[in-house]
Amino acid sequence: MKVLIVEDDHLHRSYLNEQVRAALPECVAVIEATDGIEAERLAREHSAAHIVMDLQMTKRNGIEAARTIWREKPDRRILFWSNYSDEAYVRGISRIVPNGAAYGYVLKSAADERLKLALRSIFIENQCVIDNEVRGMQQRSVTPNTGLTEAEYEILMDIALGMTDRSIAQRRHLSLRSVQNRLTQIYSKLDIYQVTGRHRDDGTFNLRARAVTEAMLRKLLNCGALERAEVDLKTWLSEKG
Amino acid sequence: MKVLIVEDDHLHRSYLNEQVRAALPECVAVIEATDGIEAERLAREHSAAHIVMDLQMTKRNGIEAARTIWREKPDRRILFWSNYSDEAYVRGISRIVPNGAAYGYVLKSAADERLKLALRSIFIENQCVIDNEVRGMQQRSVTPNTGLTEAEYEILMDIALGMTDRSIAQRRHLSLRSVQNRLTQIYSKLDIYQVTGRHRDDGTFNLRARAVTEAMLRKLLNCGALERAEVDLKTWLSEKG
DNA sequence: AGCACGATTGCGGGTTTCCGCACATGGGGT
DNA sequence: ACCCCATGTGCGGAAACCCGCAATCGTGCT
Repeated sequence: MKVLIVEDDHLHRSYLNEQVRAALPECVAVIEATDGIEAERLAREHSAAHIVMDLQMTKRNGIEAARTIWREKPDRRILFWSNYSDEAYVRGISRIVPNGAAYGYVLKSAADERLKLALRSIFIENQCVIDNEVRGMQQRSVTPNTGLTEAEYEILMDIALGMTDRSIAQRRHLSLRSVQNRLTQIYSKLDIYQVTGRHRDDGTFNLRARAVTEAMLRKLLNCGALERAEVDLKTWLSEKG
Repeated sequence: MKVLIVEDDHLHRSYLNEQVRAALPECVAVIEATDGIEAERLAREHSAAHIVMDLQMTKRNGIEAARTIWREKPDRRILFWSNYSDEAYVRGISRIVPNGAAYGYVLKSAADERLKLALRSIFIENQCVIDNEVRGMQQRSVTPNTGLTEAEYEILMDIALGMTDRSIAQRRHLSLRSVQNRLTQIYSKLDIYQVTGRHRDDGTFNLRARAVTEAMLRKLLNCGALERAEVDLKTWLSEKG
């Protein structure tokens, strides 16, 4: 068994190395990468290795790297090891994990023991391990009247990218009016109307811009998610011609 | 001498503790805080302690904490220890550092030696130490035709918060038209017009939303900056009545 | 089939955004 | 005093945004 560690922080990397060796004595080699690009390369070279990966790296973030890795080999086992359980991360991962693939999500604040357990569960038992805190988030994000549907989330990303209603309609194959309907739903779910506490819309906020801010503050969106969405948008733009 | 360490990551915190003790044998006590709120409280209790602080913490980020700490005692010495040298951080700090206060900015990727040197320079010599990479950023951000002026940056924050032109005008004591002028300047400095590569503005982008995205992607803005701006906005809204 | 309920779409119109044009203001320079 | 240039302002208009209203479509249930 081989393990590929992807983590840009030096301290965390050596800690991970240590933990992997301790938890998996059957592991014969530990490879290290310090950013997403290197990770993709090394994953190709060591196609049998299991992967432990940080989200949030400078050059190419963990989710992007995971996406290309899984695209090339959907049965790779990946353990995500992250500081936060932001909805942006959770949604980002759940939309790229291949059908039936084994993966894990452990927070960096977790105890050594939890990390070790997760390492063994995923890499040996081939079983998913999702941190409780992350699971809770996942639940909350699908409660009706509050959580955004996948379709709404998609549109939210589009306005976060700065697209006009018209181009969103074109991209998502909807009419202009439908896009605007989705927008008003997003506005109401994010409580954009009563941000000031007073009666609705006293004209201090531009709704679409405010929705993006609100989503950021709630960790529904973050910079990494924007970067990913941006590359998707670029490819769409280029194939649209 | 006492030192207060503010850092939410366990590994980094113990590393910092170790380095502080090694670099400053004259230090008689090391206090630790794991988030910005705790930091503000402990800083009040230990009013003589120097501070080493991470930016980017969950509960209250480093810049917010530093702001309140400096507001209460402008001659505190603070060493910021951060992963990145994003323009958002640099601008955020430079607008809160009191006149003549000693502070430092060291990247986490720096060698042990550099950190030790910075610790001694600031806490003993009372001398500013800014990482070269950060200095470079600072320079780039003031080059004309590219870097945003302070006034423009302010307006950029306002649209990132989702404010309308009108409310920005009111807040910044400008006419509607002046706000819009500033906006077009921001758009041109951020190259919003030729994002698609083709001729200007084919209608795929909403300029104000796109400017925010672009700023995020360029690390001119980040979530922490938004949070800070948001509390400022809230106080303005409430005192406006 | 018949019905219900939600999502989609078109229409109309009030508001906001974006910006070209023109004019006032307000310091440096010579 | 004079000019120059950068900034701030007003006007007007094309486009985009936001949304109430009403008709249509689609899917699932009985």
